[in-house]
Amino acid sequence: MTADRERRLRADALRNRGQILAAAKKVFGDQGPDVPMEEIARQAGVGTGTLYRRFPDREALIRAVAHDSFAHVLTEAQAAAAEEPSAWDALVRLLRTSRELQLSVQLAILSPVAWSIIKDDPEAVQFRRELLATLDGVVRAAQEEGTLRQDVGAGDVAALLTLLLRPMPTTPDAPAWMVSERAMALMLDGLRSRSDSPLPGQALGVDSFNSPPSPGN
Amino acid sequence: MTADRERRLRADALRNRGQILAAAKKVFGDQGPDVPMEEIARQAGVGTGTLYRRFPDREALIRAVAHDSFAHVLTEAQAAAAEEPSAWDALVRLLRTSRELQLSVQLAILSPVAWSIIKDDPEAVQFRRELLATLDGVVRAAQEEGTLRQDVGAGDVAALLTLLLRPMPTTPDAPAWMVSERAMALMLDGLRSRSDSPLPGQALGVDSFNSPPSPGN
Amino acid sequence: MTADRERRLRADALRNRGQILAAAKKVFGDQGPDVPMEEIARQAGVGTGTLYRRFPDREALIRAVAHDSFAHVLTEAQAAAAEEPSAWDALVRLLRTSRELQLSVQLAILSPVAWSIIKDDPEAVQFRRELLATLDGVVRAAQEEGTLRQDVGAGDVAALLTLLLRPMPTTPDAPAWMVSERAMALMLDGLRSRSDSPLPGQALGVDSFNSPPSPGN
Amino acid sequence: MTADRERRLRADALRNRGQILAAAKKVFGDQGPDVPMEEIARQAGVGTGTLYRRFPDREALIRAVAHDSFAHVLTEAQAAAAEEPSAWDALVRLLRTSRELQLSVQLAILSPVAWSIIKDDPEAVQFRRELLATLDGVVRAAQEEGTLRQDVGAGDVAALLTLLLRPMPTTPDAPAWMVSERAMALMLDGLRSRSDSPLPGQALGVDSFNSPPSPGN
DNA sequence: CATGAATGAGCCTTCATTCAT
DNA sequence: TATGAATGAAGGCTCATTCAT
Repeated sequence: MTADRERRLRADALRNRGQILAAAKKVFGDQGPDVPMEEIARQAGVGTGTLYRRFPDREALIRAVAHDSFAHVLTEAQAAAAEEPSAWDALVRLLRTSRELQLSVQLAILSPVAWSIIKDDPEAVQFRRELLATLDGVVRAAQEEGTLRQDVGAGDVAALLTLLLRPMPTTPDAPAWMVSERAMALMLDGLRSRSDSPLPGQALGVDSFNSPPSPGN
Repeated sequence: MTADRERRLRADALRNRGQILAAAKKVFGDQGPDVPMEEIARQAGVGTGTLYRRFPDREALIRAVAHDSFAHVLTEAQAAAAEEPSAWDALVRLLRTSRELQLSVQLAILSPVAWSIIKDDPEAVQFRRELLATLDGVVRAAQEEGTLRQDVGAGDVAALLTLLLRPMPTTPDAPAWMVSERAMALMLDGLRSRSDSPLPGQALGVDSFNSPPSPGN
Repeated sequence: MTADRERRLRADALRNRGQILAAAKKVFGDQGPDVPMEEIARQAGVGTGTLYRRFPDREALIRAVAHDSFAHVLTEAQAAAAEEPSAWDALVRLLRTSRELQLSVQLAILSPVAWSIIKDDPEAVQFRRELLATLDGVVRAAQEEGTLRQDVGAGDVAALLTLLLRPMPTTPDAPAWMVSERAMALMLDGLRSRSDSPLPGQALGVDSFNSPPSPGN
Repeated sequence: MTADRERRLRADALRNRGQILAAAKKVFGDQGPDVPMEEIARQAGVGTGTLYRRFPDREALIRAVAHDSFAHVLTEAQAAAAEEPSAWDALVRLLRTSRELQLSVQLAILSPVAWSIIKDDPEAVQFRRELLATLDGVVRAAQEEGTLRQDVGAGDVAALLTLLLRPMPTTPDAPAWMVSERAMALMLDGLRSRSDSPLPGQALGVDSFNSPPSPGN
């Protein structure tokens, strides 16, 4: 009970926490990770004090948003690996999923500020490790079933995935989702095993990818 | 004498302007577009007063950096179209060029802040128009020469180009340039005309792309 | 039963009040009168709500701490006057007592903040009046018995007492108590009646001292 | 010249610095070291930005105020030692001087906050060392000339000096200066060599006093 | 004209106090 | 009633921009 108490937040506190996270995800996505904390608090419908009680400072909030998004991505990736009939289908779903998670992940990954906050976070590192492991499984399976070209590795796929996580050009004629849907299809065509133009260098494996995107380098 | 003086001053002023632009490009790239103006002034070796004499405010500076980078891209694109033996080669060079311009362009394009400043700028709009026109020429030519698949348009290529402009994961094993070199090769394989899996939707043409990347949407 | 209940609650409340006062005394002494209320509540082992139920605001708490300390001083002073064999001994004990009360009183008296809160408090004024009366009795008696020089008054003694209430330099070689013990001895030597160097001005009597120490003046 | 430039502030900047120091001295003395920085800036007639340009944070300002006050005390002490006809006169002047410096020094010494900032400051440590050396010279000389009792040391005198640096009770009848003038006279009488009541413990020498007042202990 | 000092608005964060549980 | 969550005003500090030197 005491233990519970330490962990469990009061009902309203929990609701607030959720609202804050949601607001932060949206606002970071819209305006970058430098938005005034007050803006986030307002959108969450709480006072700044509440925000700070829940997340001691901006970094903590950014970290929390990142964890949340990462967890979604990982869950989806594992579901894709488990549920799809073929490894190739799993790969497709994985890429598409990541595209759908765009908005929640993009800024946590893109901004140098956000990145420098996340990069040494143990949970984030762990997340990356697990995601790459899942990806590696799918990649090898797809290569065994003959659908994925042999000269790519989990690292290559992760790189493409990273690209798809980012914001896409929007136009009246072609909404963002269509643009990236097509870009994804092009990439998948490039990944198909019947391609006969070898890639430069070596396949990028899991290990070659364990340190993550470093903008500003 | 008066003429000399004016010329000398202009030379000074011009040198200052160049140093400031270079410093801004570097610093924006390293730390995002929110860096203190003083930091830029310091790296440029001038006082803040001088910086503000040359660029009335932060927006003006960001706009100038963007113009500068855009001009490079356009020049390169036109050179590629003119100089390469085949349209496909031009396309390859174009994509590779954009990758090389990554560092100078990325943040101006990625940050919501920077983007909201640039998006309605007439010169930037004009740049985009011209770049798309060049791209469109290369795309059509490549399709005529049979190297580029028929179901893509300049807009699709622009989307890929945009992706390649962004920062790439770096790792000890696989430096950023290798990662994006491979990603590019995959994309090119996807673009090759012998692909037989049709893309979803319609080819994205020049017009479907005239309003530019909108992060945070 | 109702009576029992009330009594039990009162007992609880009283215990809480005591814990809070003790914690406040300690924390004010350690960290000054600006410590967060929450810190005091924590050290008292209660919630902030309880603290505020007992003491409506910070001022009330400071006032309560001051009253408590003052009451101790007064009690001790009256005991000294009543119990010591000679007036001089009473004086000595009085000064020494005040030294012992140092830690609990010092900050309430020294900080401009605390002082401005206490200075117009009727109970504090009353305390001062009574203490000076006691002091005056001792001073006159000591002068009559020939041990205290004639040219001092209760006000002068009060001033010395005030000085001894304050924190003293500590060193490894000479702990605070030794330093102030010696300072006190020096002062007592100065107060002895056999001194032949007249003090400047007039003896400071009870009345000349009715408005209290004003730091920051 | 370049060296000069690094050191020398522009005329107005220097004036501002002085005004800020003066204002801080006054305001710290009046309201303690927690006054809003803005209050200090206002009294100095500058903007907060200017204050922060000159003193990077509150600590720096407190340190600067302390150094300034300390330097005055030391200068005065050395002048007293050099100029007065007898060592006893030097001692008297020293104590009186310190009383006059009360307002500027008191809070830097009394507040736990201020003290914790100053205590490890090398310049402050050095100041203390020099002041004690000066004091020690005067004490020994006075003992040799037979005016100062033998059983005291520089440490004892420093303790008295410290007491006199603190705020004194003020009353309409007896202004602060009179109260402390009389207290000082009493102390001096206690220090006179003809006293025949030995002090407890050993004389406090220079070394026993090298770590300074520690309030809240 | 270049410089860097001054300004003050704005954002981050803390904490006294109130109030729901 | 005790608790601790929520609030928002207040103060620290930074930095874009202006202006004196």
